Amino acid sequence: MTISDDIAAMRAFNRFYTRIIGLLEEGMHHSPYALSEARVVHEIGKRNATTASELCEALAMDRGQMSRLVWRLSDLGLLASLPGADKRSNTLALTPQGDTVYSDLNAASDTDAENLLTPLDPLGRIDLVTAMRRIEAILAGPAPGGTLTLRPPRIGEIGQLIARQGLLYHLEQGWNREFELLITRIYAEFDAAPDPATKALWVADYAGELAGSIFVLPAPDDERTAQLRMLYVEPAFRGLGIGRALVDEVVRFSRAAGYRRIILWTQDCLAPARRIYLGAGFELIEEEKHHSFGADLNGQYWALDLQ
Amino acid sequence: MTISDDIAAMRAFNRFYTRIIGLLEEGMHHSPYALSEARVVHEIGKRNATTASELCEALAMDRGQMSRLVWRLSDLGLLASLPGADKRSNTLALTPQGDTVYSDLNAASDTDAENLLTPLDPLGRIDLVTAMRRIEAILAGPAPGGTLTLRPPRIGEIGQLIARQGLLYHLEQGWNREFELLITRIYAEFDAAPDPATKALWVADYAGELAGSIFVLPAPDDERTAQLRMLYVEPAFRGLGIGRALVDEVVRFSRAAGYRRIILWTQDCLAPARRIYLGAGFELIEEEKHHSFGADLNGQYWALDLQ
DNA sequence: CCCATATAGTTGACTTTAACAACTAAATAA
DNA sequence: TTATTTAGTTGTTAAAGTCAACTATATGGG
Repeated sequence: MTISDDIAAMRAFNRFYTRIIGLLEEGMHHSPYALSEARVVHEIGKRNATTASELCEALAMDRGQMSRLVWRLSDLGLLASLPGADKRSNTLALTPQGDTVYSDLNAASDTDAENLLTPLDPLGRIDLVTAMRRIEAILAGPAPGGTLTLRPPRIGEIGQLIARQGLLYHLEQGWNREFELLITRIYAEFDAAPDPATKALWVADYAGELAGSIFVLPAPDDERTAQLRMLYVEPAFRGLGIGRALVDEVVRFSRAAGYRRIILWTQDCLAPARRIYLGAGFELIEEEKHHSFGADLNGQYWALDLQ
Repeated sequence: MTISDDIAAMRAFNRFYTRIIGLLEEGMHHSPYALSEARVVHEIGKRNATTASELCEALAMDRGQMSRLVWRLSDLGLLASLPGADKRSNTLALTPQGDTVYSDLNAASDTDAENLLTPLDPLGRIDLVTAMRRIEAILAGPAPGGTLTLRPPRIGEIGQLIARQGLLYHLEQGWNREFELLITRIYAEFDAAPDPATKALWVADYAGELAGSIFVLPAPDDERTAQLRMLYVEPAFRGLGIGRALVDEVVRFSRAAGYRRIILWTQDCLAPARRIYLGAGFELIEEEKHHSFGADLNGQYWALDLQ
């Protein structure tokens, strides 16, 4: 996949989706209001109260056009403009009548969207919505105010964790399929490990997107020692403290579960992870060169004593 | 996820992507041609030769408007209209000058798309393009003329197979996480199985989308017997003969690898799979009730003797 | 405090797009 | 043959979009 393939794919999608958006604006066309009027009513309704320039910004419209639209909608009785704190601008809000129109427009748009969704099977719907959210997340970047939740994995997410890390470390570190095989086995082992009270896996959910993961289980041959494994954070969600939150959660859980010590194995080429372990109080115990995943690596054992 | 959540997510994406499309039309705005003219030139260029009514259909434009656009572009020397076989219509094609304009417009659009893509990391680009193709595939349905390729898995795809089947059988059969755990182990075992000449895994690639999968490896305790496992076809790609193609490939491979017999285990609730096995000559050997994955199941052993 | 500059909104002039309807000519089906 | 469709043209009108000039207010240095 070169960048020009990506460009071609993106442009193909734009052409395709332009038509879909056309379909979804059908409902608006059947309302007694013009498309631009409907868009303005919708935007004000969504924001509750706003100003004309905010609308211009949000809808990418000309100021002059917006001015006339606001007047027309005021004449129709759909919106009221009160003088704002800033005397240059007016605060715009929908009248009760405007609220009704807003609801009607919403209902029409919902119907249009529903018409596209109903022919799909449940998996198709999930896939569609997931893909849409993914595109938004990628193009808009992670919303700064998003909520981070650490939660158990949902069905299908173990496979996703394997897929994402296999691909990620292949791209970032050049590791081959040997690594994907290894982690498939590691996740299978985790799931098969006996006592649910001494093991746990968390998925980092940032604003609804899978942003990272980690798990902990008893070390082989030593049930007083916990083993932290498979810490990873999606590139798009790095720098938000998600890795740190995951490690902290493991430490908290391990303490509560009665472990005396946490150990982990990592590679020295994974610098950001190392910084997180250091920050959480882990100490480097041992290093060992090895050849794995098609690369020459420097494996590191880290440990944290829990008092 | 109820349908109204899906509707809300879809409408949020539409609003979001409307703005992205706006950004991507920037380049066209900076050309000396109006947006509608540019779209017509682009469409003719893409199709090489066409008629006005085809353009109306493709671009969702009014016939009258199209008529005038064609005249204007002819006057500008960008396109030539030759009388077609049907004397009511003209065959429209770009002149050499029109071709130049077409290239320029394409270059401008490419630049716009590139500006959105370059800030992304490689994984983000892959994810974006994957998500876009997924949306197209879901909303447009599988292209009838798509090519089916059976190929080895790429990096990250084993995880995807686990994720997809875990989710799919949860939705279709109500199976719980026990099943996802089982298949994680099964794929790990496959990868760990020794001789690459006696085992193989195929991904069904339909028009670039992952549409299904299957694998075969030696049966435990009997190296003359092959075990067919994990046949699955994505719901969106069913009815295209993909399941049959996968099973046929396994039979072909098993014969060539010197196996005497192929066995498989399935559940009687998976009716479409059973029909494929029957069609390929498999015979039901044994049935056995069991409780697995949170459901009461009727397991079936099937076998095919290879002469 | 004043002043240069920026911002919010209005208005006029103009172009482009969009939507409808009436029309001609050729093709097609009964 | 005739009625009906289909392809395209032309006229008319409304709406949308673009540009620039203008007023009123806000803001950030000196």
